[in-house]
Amino acid sequence: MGTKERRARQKEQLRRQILAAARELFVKEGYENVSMRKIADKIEYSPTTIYLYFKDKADLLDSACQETLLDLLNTLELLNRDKSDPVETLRKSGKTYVEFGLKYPQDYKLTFVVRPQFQKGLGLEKGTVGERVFNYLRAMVSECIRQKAFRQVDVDTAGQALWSAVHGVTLLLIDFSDFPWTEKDKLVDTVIHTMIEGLKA
Amino acid sequence: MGTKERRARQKEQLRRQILAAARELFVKEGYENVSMRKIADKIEYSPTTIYLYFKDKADLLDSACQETLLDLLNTLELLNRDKSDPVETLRKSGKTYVEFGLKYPQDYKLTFVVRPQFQKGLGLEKGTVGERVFNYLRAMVSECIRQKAFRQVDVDTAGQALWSAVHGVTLLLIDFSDFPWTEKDKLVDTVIHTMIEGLKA
DNA sequence: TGATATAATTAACAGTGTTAAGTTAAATTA
DNA sequence: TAATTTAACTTAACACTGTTAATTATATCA
Repeated sequence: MGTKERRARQKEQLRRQILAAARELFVKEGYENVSMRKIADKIEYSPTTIYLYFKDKADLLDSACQETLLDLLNTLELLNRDKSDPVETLRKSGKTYVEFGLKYPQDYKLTFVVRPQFQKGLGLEKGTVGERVFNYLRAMVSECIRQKAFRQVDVDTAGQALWSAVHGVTLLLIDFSDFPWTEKDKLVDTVIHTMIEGLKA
Repeated sequence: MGTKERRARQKEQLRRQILAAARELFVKEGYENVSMRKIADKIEYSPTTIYLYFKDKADLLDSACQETLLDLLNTLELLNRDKSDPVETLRKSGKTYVEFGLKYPQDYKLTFVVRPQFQKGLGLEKGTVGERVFNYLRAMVSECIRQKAFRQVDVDTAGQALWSAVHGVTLLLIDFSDFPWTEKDKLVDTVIHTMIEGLKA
């Protein structure tokens, strides 16, 4: 009597199908320029069907961003195995963070720029993936201080400052891709290196 | 026979009135949540009248943003009078930059996030206000190096790195306004201070 | 088969930016 | 002053938007 399970599976499959179509369109055309009707066209369902699987358009965006964040978190956590040199791990993490953003620029902007604009209050509260990413960063900073590699600074403040810097350089490189930057890698390395040196002093 | 001049003056006055109303609404309610009809209501004209003075809604926001960018530039250049302590001037400029972004978040995001996405190549090219802001930053960094307050770093790279940092913290504070930041001023000061210290070392 | 629950659709609402056509008021000319 | 031209503004409409309520189709169970 697995009919119930089968139906649940089919429901789940359609949900993923909708989400995949939405993400693809969001990334390609931008959140504002994608209508529910366009998504519906793509999956060959009526627009209102989407509402049986997602609360509204923002919820759709939210779900797509959650996926992106999980990807980022997995990528980052692969680096954190070795705790012997926390400063070097922090540097590598920063580099990885930026490169993730540059590899999936549209996804990055959706998650860290577009979503907070449309879904105030979501993304970093307790239990979310965003919070886990931030906790990961804070743990690293904490380890740097514990090992006296950094001076005695407030962990939260330092973590948020570091995040600001990598977030900033990521967005500038994405948004002003044709600006005559000194050189992409040099700029990214300088941002990370300068922040780390500043926390040592 | 100054009737032509008077009419031109009246036209200019209405243009400013529209722009003022639009800016006020954009800042208060957010660009997406302001309709042409709302702006028209505010100035007690029909919605279509706006199109006699501005190409479209984006042009309206664009004009508003240009104004505020000029404001920023003026504010910044007032700080640059005293060249005796370039590091302190740089710190103050960074602070002013961030506070400007937080005061006009919609304008800031349009200029530095939204516009480059839809109009590649605009915003920082020759002659724009954006370029002048960036040149201002580079001149300060140059002065810091010349006076041996900073170590011998590439001026462009250092300037762009500094910009990244202030840009990042500005956007994070705008976009995640309800995130439990350690404390707004402390965070901003830490970002700027850390970058400056990192450039000294 | 017929009843029931679930899935998907149609029609509609109130809103959006924007355009073309029409109207009113003012300035210019005869 | 009266007719005509010109500028300023409005009305009506189009093709969209996100979203809801009511309705139809479909699949499962007795």
